[in-house]
Amino acid sequence: MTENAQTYDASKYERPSVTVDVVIFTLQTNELHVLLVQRKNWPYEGCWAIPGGFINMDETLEQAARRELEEETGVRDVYLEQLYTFGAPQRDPRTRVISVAYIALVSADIQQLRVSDESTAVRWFPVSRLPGQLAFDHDSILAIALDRLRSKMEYTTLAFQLLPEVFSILELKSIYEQILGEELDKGNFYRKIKDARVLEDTGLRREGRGRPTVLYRFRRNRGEEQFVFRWRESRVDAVEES
Amino acid sequence: MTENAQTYDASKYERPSVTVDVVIFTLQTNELHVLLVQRKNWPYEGCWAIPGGFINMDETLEQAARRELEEETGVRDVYLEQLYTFGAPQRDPRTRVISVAYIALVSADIQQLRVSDESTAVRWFPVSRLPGQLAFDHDSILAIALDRLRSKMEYTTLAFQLLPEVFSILELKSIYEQILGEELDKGNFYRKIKDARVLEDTGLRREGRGRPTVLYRFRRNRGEEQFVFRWRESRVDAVEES
DNA sequence: TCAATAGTGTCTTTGAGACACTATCCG
DNA sequence: CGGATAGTGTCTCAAAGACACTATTGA
Repeated sequence: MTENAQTYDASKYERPSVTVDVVIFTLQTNELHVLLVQRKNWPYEGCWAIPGGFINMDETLEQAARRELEEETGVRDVYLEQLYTFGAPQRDPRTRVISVAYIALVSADIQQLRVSDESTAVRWFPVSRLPGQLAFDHDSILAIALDRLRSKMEYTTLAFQLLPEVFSILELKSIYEQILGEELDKGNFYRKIKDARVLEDTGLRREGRGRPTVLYRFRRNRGEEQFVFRWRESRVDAVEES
Repeated sequence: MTENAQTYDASKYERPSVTVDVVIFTLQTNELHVLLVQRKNWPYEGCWAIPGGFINMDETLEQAARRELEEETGVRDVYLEQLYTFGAPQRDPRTRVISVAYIALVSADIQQLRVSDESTAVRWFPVSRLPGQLAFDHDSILAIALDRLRSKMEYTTLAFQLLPEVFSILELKSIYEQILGEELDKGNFYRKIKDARVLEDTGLRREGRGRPTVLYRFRRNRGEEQFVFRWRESRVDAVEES
Protein backbone atom coordinates (compact mmCIF):
# COMPACT_ATOMS: atom_id res chain seq x y z
CA MET A 1 0.00 0.00 0.00
CA THR A 2 1.21 3.43 -0.85
CA GLU A 3 2.15 5.71 1.94
CA ASN A 4 -0.07 8.73 2.09
CA ALA A 5 0.58 12.41 2.34
CA GLN A 6 0.63 12.44 6.07
CA THR A 7 4.08 11.07 6.75
CA TYR A 8 5.75 12.61 3.81
CA ASP A 9 9.49 12.68 3.61
CA ALA A 10 10.19 15.24 0.94
CA SER A 11 13.15 13.46 -0.55
CA LYS A 12 11.57 10.09 -0.67
CA TYR A 13 9.53 10.11 -3.86
CA GLU A 14 10.36 10.87 -7.41
CA ARG A 15 8.60 14.06 -8.38
CA PRO A 16 7.01 15.00 -11.69
CA SER A 17 7.69 18.28 -13.44
CA VAL A 18 4.83 20.74 -13.44
CA THR A 19 4.18 23.21 -16.23
CA VAL A 20 1.55 25.81 -16.91
CA ASP A 21 0.18 26.05 -20.44
CA VAL A 22 -1.90 29.02 -21.48
CA VAL A 23 -4.40 28.86 -24.30
CA ILE A 24 -4.60 32.47 -25.40
CA PHE A 25 -7.60 33.56 -27.44
CA THR A 26 -8.26 36.78 -29.24
CA LEU A 27 -10.53 38.08 -31.94
CA GLN A 28 -9.09 39.30 -35.24
CA THR A 29 -11.01 40.34 -38.31
CA ASN A 30 -14.11 38.91 -36.73
CA GLU A 31 -12.64 35.47 -36.22
CA LEU A 32 -11.55 33.69 -33.08
CA HIS A 33 -7.77 33.17 -33.02
CA VAL A 34 -5.43 31.27 -30.74
CA LEU A 35 -1.77 31.97 -30.06
CA LEU A 36 0.73 29.21 -30.88
CA VAL A 37 4.51 28.97 -30.74
CA GLN A 38 6.66 26.91 -33.05
CA ARG A 39 9.04 24.57 -31.28
CA LYS A 40 12.73 24.79 -32.03
CA ASN A 41 13.90 21.58 -30.33
CA TRP A 42 13.16 17.93 -29.77
CA PRO A 43 10.58 16.63 -29.12
CA TYR A 44 8.03 17.77 -31.70
CA GLU A 45 10.65 19.95 -33.30
CA GLY A 46 9.06 22.34 -35.76
CA CYS A 47 5.57 21.62 -34.47
CA TRP A 48 3.27 24.33 -33.22
CA ALA A 49 2.36 24.22 -29.56
CA ILE A 50 0.42 26.04 -26.87
CA PRO A 51 2.78 28.37 -25.02
CA GLY A 52 3.78 27.31 -21.54
CA GLY A 53 6.61 26.76 -19.14
CA PHE A 54 7.71 25.41 -15.81
CA ILE A 55 6.43 26.84 -12.60
CA ASN A 56 8.76 28.50 -10.18
CA MET A 57 8.80 27.24 -6.63
CA ASP A 58 7.66 30.52 -5.16
CA GLU A 59 4.74 31.50 -7.37
CA THR A 60 1.13 30.41 -7.48
CA LEU A 61 -0.19 28.60 -10.53
CA GLU A 62 -2.04 31.68 -11.64
CA GLN A 63 1.05 33.82 -11.25
CA ALA A 64 2.95 31.35 -13.40
CA ALA A 65 0.24 31.56 -16.04
CA ARG A 66 0.30 35.36 -16.00
CA ARG A 67 4.07 35.31 -16.30
CA GLU A 68 3.94 33.02 -19.31
CA LEU A 69 1.24 35.13 -20.87
CA GLU A 70 3.25 38.28 -20.44
CA GLU A 71 6.38 36.66 -21.79
CA GLU A 72 4.58 35.72 -24.99
CA THR A 73 2.34 38.70 -25.57
CA GLY A 74 3.45 41.47 -23.25
CA VAL A 75 -0.12 41.61 -22.01
CA ARG A 76 -1.12 41.99 -18.39
CA ASP A 77 -4.41 42.25 -16.56
CA VAL A 78 -6.44 40.10 -18.87
CA TYR A 79 -9.06 37.50 -18.14
CA LEU A 80 -7.49 34.25 -17.04
CA GLU A 81 -9.06 31.08 -15.77
CA GLN A 82 -7.84 27.62 -14.93
CA LEU A 83 -9.04 25.07 -17.45
CA TYR A 84 -7.96 21.57 -16.50
CA THR A 85 -4.90 19.63 -15.43
CA PHE A 86 -3.40 17.10 -17.79
CA GLY A 87 -1.26 14.34 -16.40
CA ALA A 88 -1.12 11.27 -18.60
CA PRO A 89 2.22 9.57 -17.87
CA GLN A 90 3.50 9.54 -21.43
CA ARG A 91 2.27 12.87 -22.67
CA ASP A 92 5.81 14.21 -22.75
CA PRO A 93 8.56 11.82 -23.93
CA ARG A 94 11.26 13.49 -21.87
CA THR A 95 9.96 12.96 -18.38
CA ARG A 96 6.74 12.91 -16.42
CA VAL A 97 5.16 16.31 -16.95
CA ILE A 98 1.91 17.43 -15.40
CA SER A 99 0.46 20.45 -17.06
CA VAL A 100 -2.03 22.85 -15.54
CA ALA A 101 -3.80 24.52 -18.44
CA TYR A 102 -5.26 28.02 -18.35
CA ILE A 103 -7.42 30.00 -20.74
CA ALA A 104 -6.68 33.66 -21.40
CA LEU A 105 -8.83 36.11 -23.31
CA VAL A 106 -7.01 39.01 -24.86
CA SER A 107 -8.78 42.08 -26.09
CA ALA A 108 -8.86 42.57 -29.83
CA ASP A 109 -6.88 45.78 -29.82
CA ILE A 110 -3.73 44.47 -28.16
CA GLN A 111 -1.40 42.46 -30.29
CA GLN A 112 2.28 42.76 -29.83
CA LEU A 113 4.01 39.42 -29.84
CA ARG A 114 7.44 38.48 -28.59
CA VAL A 115 9.20 35.49 -30.02
CA SER A 116 10.65 33.70 -27.05
CA ASP A 117 14.24 32.49 -27.01
CA GLU A 118 13.37 28.92 -27.62
CA SER A 119 10.76 29.21 -30.34
CA THR A 120 11.31 29.92 -33.98
CA ALA A 121 8.00 31.74 -34.31
CA VAL A 122 4.87 32.94 -32.53
CA ARG A 123 1.63 33.47 -34.40
CA TRP A 124 -2.10 33.88 -34.12
CA PHE A 125 -4.07 31.15 -35.89
CA PRO A 126 -7.80 31.16 -36.62
CA VAL A 127 -9.20 28.27 -34.64
CA SER A 128 -10.80 26.97 -37.78
CA ARG A 129 -7.48 26.77 -39.63
CA LEU A 130 -4.79 25.37 -37.41
CA PRO A 131 -1.38 24.39 -38.70
CA GLY A 132 -1.74 20.61 -38.68
CA GLN A 133 -1.22 18.56 -35.57
CA LEU A 134 0.01 20.33 -32.48
CA ALA A 135 2.78 19.09 -30.22
CA PHE A 136 2.18 16.77 -27.25
CA ASP A 137 -1.51 16.47 -26.33
CA HIS A 138 -2.09 20.08 -27.23
CA ASP A 139 -4.77 19.27 -29.78
CA SER A 140 -6.98 17.95 -27.07
CA ILE A 141 -6.12 20.77 -24.67
CA LEU A 142 -7.20 23.23 -27.32
CA ALA A 143 -10.39 21.32 -28.05
CA ILE A 144 -11.30 21.33 -24.39
CA ALA A 145 -10.50 25.02 -24.13
CA LEU A 146 -12.84 25.75 -27.02
CA ASP A 147 -15.62 23.73 -25.45
CA ARG A 148 -15.23 25.58 -22.21
CA LEU A 149 -15.19 28.91 -23.95
CA ARG A 150 -18.39 28.13 -25.82
CA SER A 151 -20.09 26.82 -22.78
CA LYS A 152 -19.18 29.81 -20.63
CA MET A 153 -20.25 32.30 -23.26
CA GLU A 154 -23.77 31.15 -22.70
CA TYR A 155 -24.09 32.27 -19.15
CA THR A 156 -21.41 34.86 -18.47
CA THR A 157 -20.15 38.12 -19.82
CA LEU A 158 -16.92 36.52 -20.97
CA ALA A 159 -17.37 37.71 -24.53
CA PHE A 160 -16.72 41.30 -23.51
CA GLN A 161 -13.14 40.36 -22.67
CA LEU A 162 -12.47 39.82 -26.33
CA LEU A 163 -13.73 43.18 -27.49
CA PRO A 164 -11.90 46.49 -27.59
CA GLU A 165 -12.80 49.12 -25.01
CA VAL A 166 -15.55 50.50 -27.19
CA PHE A 167 -17.80 48.54 -29.51
CA SER A 168 -21.23 48.27 -31.05
CA ILE A 169 -23.96 45.83 -30.19
CA LEU A 170 -23.75 44.17 -33.56
CA GLU A 171 -20.03 43.60 -33.06
CA LEU A 172 -20.84 41.91 -29.79
CA LYS A 173 -23.43 39.80 -31.55
CA SER A 174 -20.85 38.83 -34.10
CA ILE A 175 -18.50 37.57 -31.36
CA TYR A 176 -21.22 35.39 -29.95
CA GLU A 177 -21.89 34.03 -33.40
CA GLN A 178 -18.21 33.37 -34.01
CA ILE A 179 -17.75 31.42 -30.87
CA LEU A 180 -21.07 29.65 -30.71
CA GLY A 181 -20.87 28.89 -34.41
CA GLU A 182 -24.45 29.82 -35.14
CA GLU A 183 -26.53 32.81 -36.22
CA LEU A 184 -28.43 34.81 -33.65
CA ASP A 185 -31.53 36.87 -34.25
CA LYS A 186 -30.75 40.56 -34.32
CA GLY A 187 -33.89 41.70 -32.57
CA ASN A 188 -33.67 39.16 -29.82
CA PHE A 189 -30.03 40.00 -29.32
CA TYR A 190 -30.74 43.69 -28.93
CA ARG A 191 -33.48 42.90 -26.47
CA LYS A 192 -31.38 40.61 -24.35
CA ILE A 193 -28.42 42.90 -24.17
CA LYS A 194 -30.53 45.91 -23.34
CA ASP A 195 -32.48 44.05 -20.68
CA ALA A 196 -29.27 42.85 -19.13
CA ARG A 197 -28.11 46.42 -18.59
CA VAL A 198 -24.45 45.55 -18.93
CA LEU A 199 -23.67 48.25 -21.47
CA GLU A 200 -22.95 51.91 -21.02
CA ASP A 201 -23.48 54.38 -23.85
CA THR A 202 -20.22 56.17 -24.60
CA GLY A 203 -21.93 58.99 -26.49
CA LEU A 204 -19.73 58.08 -29.44
CA ARG A 205 -20.98 57.17 -32.89
CA ARG A 206 -19.22 55.47 -35.72
CA GLU A 207 -20.13 56.53 -39.24
CA GLY A 208 -20.02 54.23 -42.19
CA ARG A 209 -22.04 53.51 -45.23
CA GLY A 210 -25.46 53.25 -43.61
CA ARG A 211 -26.94 54.51 -40.41
CA PRO A 212 -24.25 55.40 -37.86
CA THR A 213 -23.58 52.92 -35.04
CA VAL A 214 -23.96 53.71 -31.38
CA LEU A 215 -20.87 52.69 -29.43
CA TYR A 216 -20.93 51.23 -25.96
CA ARG A 217 -18.54 50.11 -23.33
CA PHE A 218 -18.88 47.27 -20.87
CA ARG A 219 -20.32 48.39 -17.57
CA ARG A 220 -17.92 47.14 -14.93
CA ASN A 221 -18.71 47.19 -11.23
CA ARG A 222 -22.28 46.27 -11.63
CA GLY A 223 -22.07 45.24 -8.02
CA GLU A 224 -23.81 42.03 -7.21
CA GLU A 225 -26.08 42.37 -10.19
CA GLN A 226 -25.20 38.88 -11.34
CA PHE A 227 -26.69 38.15 -14.65
CA VAL A 228 -27.25 35.27 -16.98
CA PHE A 229 -27.03 35.16 -20.70
CA ARG A 230 -28.57 32.16 -22.23
CA TRP A 231 -28.63 31.50 -25.92
CA ARG A 232 -29.38 27.86 -26.24
CA GLU A 233 -30.41 24.95 -24.17
CA SER A 234 -27.46 22.66 -24.54
CA ARG A 235 -24.67 22.83 -22.03
CA VAL A 236 -22.07 20.15 -21.72
CA ASP A 237 -18.78 21.01 -20.18
CA ALA A 238 -17.70 17.83 -18.55
CA VAL A 239 -14.10 17.07 -19.33
CA GLU A 240 -12.54 13.64 -19.57
CA GLU A 241 -8.86 12.94 -19.64
CA SER A 242 -7.95 10.90 -22.68
CA MET B 1 13.90 35.43 -18.30
CA THR B 2 12.84 31.97 -17.41
CA GLU B 3 13.73 29.23 -19.78
CA ASN B 4 10.68 27.59 -21.25
CA ALA B 5 9.59 24.02 -21.64
CA GLN B 6 11.26 23.55 -24.93
CA THR B 7 14.84 23.06 -23.86
CA TYR B 8 14.12 21.27 -20.70
CA ASP B 9 16.88 19.51 -18.85
CA ALA B 10 15.08 17.25 -16.46
CA SER B 11 17.51 17.63 -13.62
CA LYS B 12 17.78 21.35 -13.83
CA TYR B 13 14.82 22.63 -11.90
CA GLU B 14 13.55 21.96 -8.48
CA ARG B 15 10.27 20.09 -8.75
CA PRO B 16 7.14 20.38 -6.63
CA SER B 17 5.38 17.39 -5.15
CA VAL B 18 2.05 16.54 -6.69
CA THR B 19 -0.82 15.00 -4.78
CA VAL B 20 -4.34 14.02 -5.64
CA ASP B 21 -7.08 14.85 -3.13
CA VAL B 22 -10.51 13.32 -3.46
CA VAL B 23 -13.60 14.94 -2.03
CA ILE B 24 -15.91 11.99 -1.56
CA PHE B 25 -19.63 12.67 -1.19
CA THR B 26 -22.43 10.35 -0.28
CA LEU B 27 -25.98 10.56 0.98
CA GLN B 28 -26.88 9.19 4.39
CA THR B 29 -30.19 9.53 6.17
CA ASN B 30 -31.21 12.06 3.57
CA GLU B 31 -28.24 14.32 4.19
CA LEU B 32 -25.19 15.04 2.08
CA HIS B 33 -22.03 13.71 3.74
CA VAL B 34 -18.34 14.05 2.97
CA LEU B 35 -15.55 11.63 3.89
CA LEU B 36 -12.71 12.99 6.04
CA VAL B 37 -9.64 11.42 7.59
CA GLN B 38 -8.03 12.49 10.83
CA ARG B 39 -4.33 13.23 10.57
CA LYS B 40 -1.92 11.41 12.84
CA ASN B 41 1.20 13.49 12.23
CA TRP B 42 2.58 16.97 11.81
CA PRO B 43 1.48 19.24 10.27
CA TYR B 44 -2.14 19.72 11.34
CA GLU B 45 -1.84 16.76 13.64
CA GLY B 46 -5.26 15.68 14.85
CA CYS B 47 -7.04 17.82 12.25
CA TRP B 48 -9.53 16.37 9.82
CA ALA B 49 -8.56 16.46 6.17
CA ILE B 50 -9.71 15.48 2.72
CA PRO B 51 -8.18 12.12 1.82
CA GLY B 52 -5.38 12.19 -0.71
CA GLY B 53 -1.89 11.09 -1.54
CA PHE B 54 1.05 11.39 -3.86
CA ILE B 55 0.81 10.35 -7.44
CA ASN B 56 2.90 7.53 -8.78
CA MET B 57 5.07 8.21 -11.77
CA ASP B 58 3.32 5.69 -13.97
CA GLU B 59 -0.36 6.44 -13.40
CA THR B 60 -2.68 9.11 -14.76
CA LEU B 61 -4.18 11.66 -12.40
CA GLU B 62 -7.52 9.95 -12.60
CA GLN B 63 -5.97 6.57 -11.84
CA ALA B 64 -4.31 8.10 -8.79
CA ALA B 65 -7.65 9.49 -7.67
CA ARG B 66 -9.34 6.11 -8.12
CA ARG B 67 -6.58 4.44 -6.21
CA GLU B 68 -6.95 6.86 -3.30
CA LEU B 69 -10.68 6.43 -3.35
CA GLU B 70 -10.41 2.68 -3.22
CA GLU B 71 -7.84 2.80 -0.46
CA GLU B 72 -10.20 4.82 1.71
CA THR B 73 -13.56 3.31 0.90
CA GLY B 74 -12.98 0.10 -1.02
CA VAL B 75 -15.25 1.50 -3.69
CA ARG B 76 -14.59 1.22 -7.42
CA ASP B 77 -16.42 2.34 -10.52
CA VAL B 78 -18.01 5.43 -9.10
CA TYR B 79 -18.49 8.85 -10.57
CA LEU B 80 -15.28 10.85 -10.48
CA GLU B 81 -14.46 14.23 -11.92
CA GLN B 82 -11.55 16.59 -11.74
CA LEU B 83 -12.38 19.68 -9.72
CA TYR B 84 -9.50 22.12 -9.68
CA THR B 85 -5.78 22.28 -9.06
CA PHE B 86 -4.48 24.08 -6.00
CA GLY B 87 -0.95 25.35 -5.99
CA ALA B 88 -0.38 28.24 -3.61
CA PRO B 89 3.30 28.08 -2.60
CA GLN B 90 2.74 27.91 1.15
CA ARG B 91 -0.31 25.71 1.30
CA ASP B 92 1.74 22.89 2.80
CA PRO B 93 4.45 23.85 5.32
CA ARG B 94 6.67 20.89 4.48
CA THR B 95 7.44 21.56 0.85
CA ARG B 96 5.84 22.87 -2.30
CA VAL B 97 2.83 20.68 -2.91
CA ILE B 98 0.49 21.02 -5.84
CA SER B 99 -2.77 19.24 -5.36
CA VAL B 100 -5.13 18.12 -8.08
CA ALA B 101 -8.54 17.81 -6.47
CA TYR B 102 -11.25 15.42 -7.61
CA ILE B 103 -14.88 14.97 -6.65
CA ALA B 104 -16.30 11.48 -6.18
CA LEU B 105 -19.95 10.56 -5.71
CA VAL B 106 -20.60 7.33 -3.89
CA SER B 107 -23.93 5.61 -3.99
CA ALA B 108 -25.89 5.64 -0.77
CA ASP B 109 -25.86 1.89 -0.30
CA ILE B 110 -22.10 1.39 -0.22
CA GLN B 111 -20.30 2.30 2.96
CA GLN B 112 -17.40 0.28 4.15
CA LEU B 113 -14.50 2.37 5.35
CA ARG B 114 -10.88 1.46 5.84
CA VAL B 115 -8.75 3.41 8.26
CA SER B 116 -5.51 3.99 6.44
CA ASP B 117 -2.16 3.39 8.11
CA GLU B 118 -1.44 6.99 8.70
CA SER B 119 -4.77 8.24 9.95
CA THR B 120 -6.28 7.80 13.37
CA ALA B 121 -9.81 7.78 11.98
CA VAL B 122 -11.99 7.97 8.89
CA ARG B 123 -15.55 9.23 9.07
CA TRP B 124 -18.48 10.59 7.14
CA PHE B 125 -19.51 14.10 8.17
CA PRO B 126 -22.70 15.90 7.19
CA VAL B 127 -21.55 18.87 5.15
CA SER B 128 -23.57 21.12 7.41
CA ARG B 129 -21.75 19.93 10.53
CA LEU B 130 -18.03 19.67 9.87
CA PRO B 131 -15.52 19.08 12.67
CA GLY B 132 -14.05 22.56 12.90
CA GLN B 133 -11.31 23.78 10.61
CA LEU B 134 -9.84 21.31 8.20
CA ALA B 135 -6.13 20.86 7.54
CA PHE B 136 -4.21 22.84 4.91
CA ASP B 137 -6.50 24.71 2.50
CA HIS B 138 -9.03 21.90 2.63
CA ASP B 139 -11.82 24.16 3.83
CA SER B 140 -11.70 26.05 0.60
CA ILE B 141 -11.30 22.90 -1.49
CA LEU B 142 -14.44 21.54 0.10
CA ALA B 143 -16.33 24.79 -0.41
CA ILE B 144 -15.42 24.80 -4.07
CA ALA B 145 -16.41 21.16 -4.40
CA LEU B 146 -19.82 21.94 -2.95
CA ASP B 147 -20.32 24.84 -5.31
CA ARG B 148 -19.45 22.66 -8.24
CA LEU B 149 -21.74 19.92 -7.08
CA ARG B 150 -24.65 22.31 -6.71
CA SER B 151 -24.00 23.91 -10.00
CA LYS B 152 -23.75 20.64 -11.88
CA MET B 153 -26.89 19.28 -10.32
CA GLU B 154 -28.80 21.89 -12.20
CA TYR B 155 -27.99 20.69 -15.63
CA THR B 156 -26.85 17.09 -15.41
CA THR B 157 -28.01 13.77 -14.08
CA LEU B 158 -25.30 13.76 -11.43
CA ALA B 159 -27.78 13.33 -8.62
CA PHE B 160 -28.51 9.77 -9.71
CA GLN B 161 -24.97 8.79 -8.77
CA LEU B 162 -25.85 9.33 -5.14
CA LEU B 163 -28.91 7.11 -5.14
CA PRO B 164 -29.13 3.37 -4.72
CA GLU B 165 -29.94 1.26 -7.76
CA VAL B 166 -33.67 1.60 -7.22
CA PHE B 167 -35.46 4.64 -5.87
CA SER B 168 -38.65 6.68 -5.94
CA ILE B 169 -39.18 10.05 -7.56
CA LEU B 170 -39.73 11.72 -4.23
CA GLU B 171 -36.41 10.36 -2.98
CA LEU B 172 -34.76 11.88 -6.01
CA LYS B 173 -36.49 15.16 -5.28
CA SER B 174 -35.20 15.00 -1.76
CA ILE B 175 -31.60 14.69 -3.01
CA TYR B 176 -32.02 17.75 -5.15
CA GLU B 177 -33.40 19.61 -2.18
CA GLN B 178 -30.55 18.49 0.03
CA ILE B 179 -27.88 19.63 -2.31
CA LEU B 180 -29.52 22.75 -3.63
CA GLY B 181 -30.60 23.69 -0.14
CA GLU B 182 -34.11 24.68 -1.15
CA GLU B 183 -37.57 23.19 -1.48
CA LEU B 184 -38.83 22.12 -4.88
CA ASP B 185 -42.43 21.90 -5.97
CA LYS B 186 -43.63 18.32 -6.09
CA GLY B 187 -45.79 18.68 -9.17
CA ASN B 188 -43.18 20.50 -11.16
CA PHE B 189 -40.59 17.97 -10.15
CA TYR B 190 -42.72 15.07 -11.34
CA ARG B 191 -43.37 16.84 -14.60
CA LYS B 192 -39.72 17.59 -15.26
CA ILE B 193 -38.49 14.13 -14.46
CA LYS B 194 -41.17 12.47 -16.52
CA ASP B 195 -40.58 14.77 -19.48
CA ALA B 196 -36.88 14.06 -19.32
CA ARG B 197 -37.45 10.36 -19.79
CA VAL B 198 -34.42 9.36 -17.77
CA LEU B 199 -36.21 6.91 -15.54
CA GLU B 200 -37.20 3.32 -16.14
CA ASP B 201 -40.02 1.72 -14.20
CA THR B 202 -38.73 -1.32 -12.36
CA GLY B 203 -42.19 -2.78 -11.82
CA LEU B 204 -41.43 -2.73 -8.12
CA ARG B 205 -43.50 -0.99 -5.49
CA ARG B 206 -42.67 -0.08 -1.96
CA GLU B 207 -45.44 -0.20 0.59
CA GLY B 208 -45.61 2.05 3.59
CA ARG B 209 -48.18 3.92 5.48
CA GLY B 210 -49.93 5.65 2.61
CA ARG B 211 -50.19 4.93 -1.09
CA PRO B 212 -47.41 2.62 -2.28
CA THR B 213 -44.45 4.17 -4.12
CA VAL B 214 -43.45 3.31 -7.65
CA LEU B 215 -39.74 2.51 -7.86
CA TYR B 216 -37.54 3.46 -10.77
CA ARG B 217 -34.03 3.00 -11.91
CA PHE B 218 -31.85 5.38 -13.86
CA ARG B 219 -32.04 4.75 -17.56
CA ARG B 220 -28.46 4.39 -18.73
CA ASN B 221 -27.46 4.33 -22.37
CA ARG B 222 -29.94 6.89 -23.44
CA GLY B 223 -27.69 7.27 -26.46
CA GLU B 224 -27.13 10.84 -27.48
CA GLU B 225 -30.33 11.97 -25.87
CA GLN B 226 -28.50 14.65 -23.93
CA PHE B 227 -30.75 16.38 -21.53
CA VAL B 228 -30.84 19.40 -19.33
CA PHE B 229 -32.27 19.79 -15.91
CA ARG B 230 -32.72 23.29 -14.82
CA TRP B 231 -34.07 24.29 -11.47
CA ARG B 232 -33.06 27.85 -11.07
CA GLU B 233 -31.57 30.66 -13.01
CA SER B 234 -28.37 31.26 -11.14
CA ARG B 235 -25.24 29.53 -12.22
CA VAL B 236 -21.84 30.62 -11.09
CA ASP B 237 -19.04 28.14 -11.07
CA ALA B 238 -16.00 30.21 -11.68
CA VAL B 239 -13.25 29.32 -9.28
CA GLU B 240 -10.55 31.62 -7.99
CA GLU B 241 -7.43 30.53 -6.24
CA SER B 242 -7.10 32.29 -2.92
C1' DT C 1 -34.62 57.96 -54.30
C1' DC C 2 -32.13 53.70 -53.49
C1' DA C 3 -28.83 50.78 -51.20
C1' DA C 4 -26.94 49.83 -47.00
C1' DT C 5 -26.64 49.40 -42.40
C1' DA C 6 -28.78 50.16 -37.49
C1' DG C 7 -32.26 49.44 -34.49
C1' DT C 8 -37.53 48.46 -32.73
C1' DG C 9 -42.14 46.24 -32.10
C1' DT C 10 -45.05 42.50 -31.74
C1' DC C 11 -47.05 37.92 -32.11
C1' DT C 12 -46.56 33.13 -30.97
C1' DT C 13 -44.83 29.42 -28.47
C1' DT C 14 -42.60 27.32 -24.59
C1' DG C 15 -41.64 26.31 -20.17
C1' DA C 16 -41.29 27.47 -15.21
C1' DG C 17 -43.79 28.05 -11.01
C1' DA C 18 -47.88 28.02 -7.95
C1' DC C 19 -51.23 25.36 -6.24
C1' DA C 20 -55.36 22.73 -6.08
C1' DC C 21 -56.86 18.45 -7.10
C1' DT C 22 -57.20 13.15 -7.38
C1' DA C 23 -55.42 8.26 -6.07
C1' DT C 24 -54.35 4.42 -3.09
C1' DC C 25 -53.02 2.51 0.83
C1' DC C 26 -53.83 1.33 6.30
C1' DG C 27 -56.40 1.24 10.18
C1' DC D 1 -64.50 6.79 7.15
C1' DG D 2 -60.01 9.74 8.00
C1' DG D 3 -55.13 10.25 8.01
C1' DA D 4 -51.15 9.62 5.41
C1' DT D 5 -48.49 9.46 1.58
C1' DA D 6 -48.17 9.33 -3.81
C1' DG D 7 -49.06 11.35 -7.94
C1' DT D 8 -51.78 14.58 -11.65
C1' DG D 9 -53.96 18.68 -13.91
C1' DT D 10 -54.25 23.27 -14.94
C1' DC D 11 -53.73 28.30 -14.76
C1' DT D 12 -50.68 32.18 -15.06
C1' DC D 13 -46.79 34.66 -16.21
C1' DA D 14 -42.29 35.56 -18.21
C1' DA D 15 -38.89 34.74 -21.44
C1' DA D 16 -37.32 32.93 -26.12
C1' DG D 17 -37.77 32.90 -30.93
C1' DA D 18 -39.49 34.36 -35.51
C1' DC D 19 -39.97 37.98 -38.28
C1' DA D 20 -41.73 42.21 -40.10
C1' DC D 21 -41.24 46.79 -39.45
C1' DT D 22 -39.01 51.63 -38.89
C1' DA D 23 -34.69 54.84 -38.80
C1' DT D 24 -30.66 57.24 -40.47
C1' DT D 25 -27.04 57.76 -43.11
C1' DG D 26 -24.23 58.43 -48.04
C1' DA D 27 -24.33 58.45 -52.87
